[in-house]
Amino acid sequence: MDAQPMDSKSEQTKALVRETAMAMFRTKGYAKTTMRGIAADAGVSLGSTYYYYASKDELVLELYRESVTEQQAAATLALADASGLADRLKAALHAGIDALTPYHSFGSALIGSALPPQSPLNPFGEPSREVRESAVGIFSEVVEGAKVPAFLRAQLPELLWLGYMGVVLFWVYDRSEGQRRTRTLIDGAAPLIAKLVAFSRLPVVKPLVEEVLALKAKVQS
Amino acid sequence: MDAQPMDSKSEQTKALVRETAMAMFRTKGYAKTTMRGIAADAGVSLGSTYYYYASKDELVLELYRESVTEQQAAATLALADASGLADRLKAALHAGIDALTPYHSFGSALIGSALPPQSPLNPFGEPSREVRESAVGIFSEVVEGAKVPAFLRAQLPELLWLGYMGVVLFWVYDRSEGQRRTRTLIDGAAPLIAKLVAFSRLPVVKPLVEEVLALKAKVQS
DNA sequence: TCCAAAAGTTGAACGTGTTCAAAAATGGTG
DNA sequence: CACCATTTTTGAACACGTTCAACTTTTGGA
Repeated sequence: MDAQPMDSKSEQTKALVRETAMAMFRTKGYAKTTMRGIAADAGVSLGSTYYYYASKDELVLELYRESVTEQQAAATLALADASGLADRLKAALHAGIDALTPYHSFGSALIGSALPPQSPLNPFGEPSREVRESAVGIFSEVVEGAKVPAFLRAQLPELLWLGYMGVVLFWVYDRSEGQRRTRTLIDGAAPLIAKLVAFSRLPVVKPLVEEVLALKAKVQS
Repeated sequence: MDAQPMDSKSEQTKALVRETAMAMFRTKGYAKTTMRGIAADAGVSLGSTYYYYASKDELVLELYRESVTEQQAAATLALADASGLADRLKAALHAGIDALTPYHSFGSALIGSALPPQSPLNPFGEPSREVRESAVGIFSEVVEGAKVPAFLRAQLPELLWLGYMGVVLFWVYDRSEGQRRTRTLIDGAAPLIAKLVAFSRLPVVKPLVEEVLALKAKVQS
């Protein structure tokens, strides 16, 4: 009689496993969260957790999804009152890192699972395409509100996302308190990139940028 | 009565384990090479392999070392008859990827072990400092034989090495036949970087490059 | 030559992620 | 209700990397 589609029993169990795992990941980190631990905490058998999630990594992918959603929300919010490419880029990058911060302790372990090409977590792979496209979408928002030469406009969001991936990699390695160095990097790199974009119309720079775009297209095929 | 310093028995065993492991890594890949397999093939017990190598990763580090040595040799050779920054850079990068090629099949799995910050394989970490410094040395060679503005000269090798790490990351993901796309990237990026270096004296570009250098210094501390 | 300390060797044992055949619960059909 | 196919659940079992206490061999000085 519910208007809402009632979760089937099995969907409830799946959600229970997922939430238990998320909580455990957040409190104990990646390595100390074991499949047996998740099963025990969720009150189901080890086999059942594997019935719903084929691997530990697939559970981490859920965490990844959640974090990207948070990143998007935070970035959209921050973009509302930021104008100019430098500031907008800075806002988006800081928002992204903000959303990631709770996971820094086990981001280290995570990256081992996230980077192998065939991993479902691999940011460049097929399984995470949807998530990746939303992430690129954030940088489309960044670009939309800023002055960007036309010949660069279409490609820029993807390039910025790639740069963001670099920032995330840096962040994972960043052992300074509160990841201060990553913040420094963002604050320094954002205006630099903005300047580069602004200069990209100038006669000396434009051919260079065009070559970069051509190379990007060529390398992708 | 040997003039050569005779290997002690234990050094021989260590070498035996190492060579067995290297062969096994090369033929079966990372994942299918097990510590038990190495021990069996080498004719020693499982415990003994752990007496000489504290972990599987430490054995992979040996492979890493070997490959860097090969890279250096190949690069030095290739640099002998290459002049101009673009060509020299191209030569060094291709030589590096050449040396890496036999490992592409399990480079994928490798990266999972290599990137976590605390891993001995992490290219930015302390355990691999020596190896890293030789690698940066290759790019010092590249720079020495080319015309580079003075204000950039000291920092450039490290920046190029960083770029090379990016190329390696790209190569790991590169699923095209014979990693064609990586070769395309090298051929396209090398002249671009050379141009950028050449232009770095010009009034518009110089402040940008100087800012990049300043940011690099700031971020590293 | 002897013996204690050091170096080297061993295989059982632990905890892990993952697999799987079998058992149990569920849902629809006659 | 009775029957059967499908979905869900279970825990034992596997292979793995790693640890460790016990054992054996080598070393070097008295």
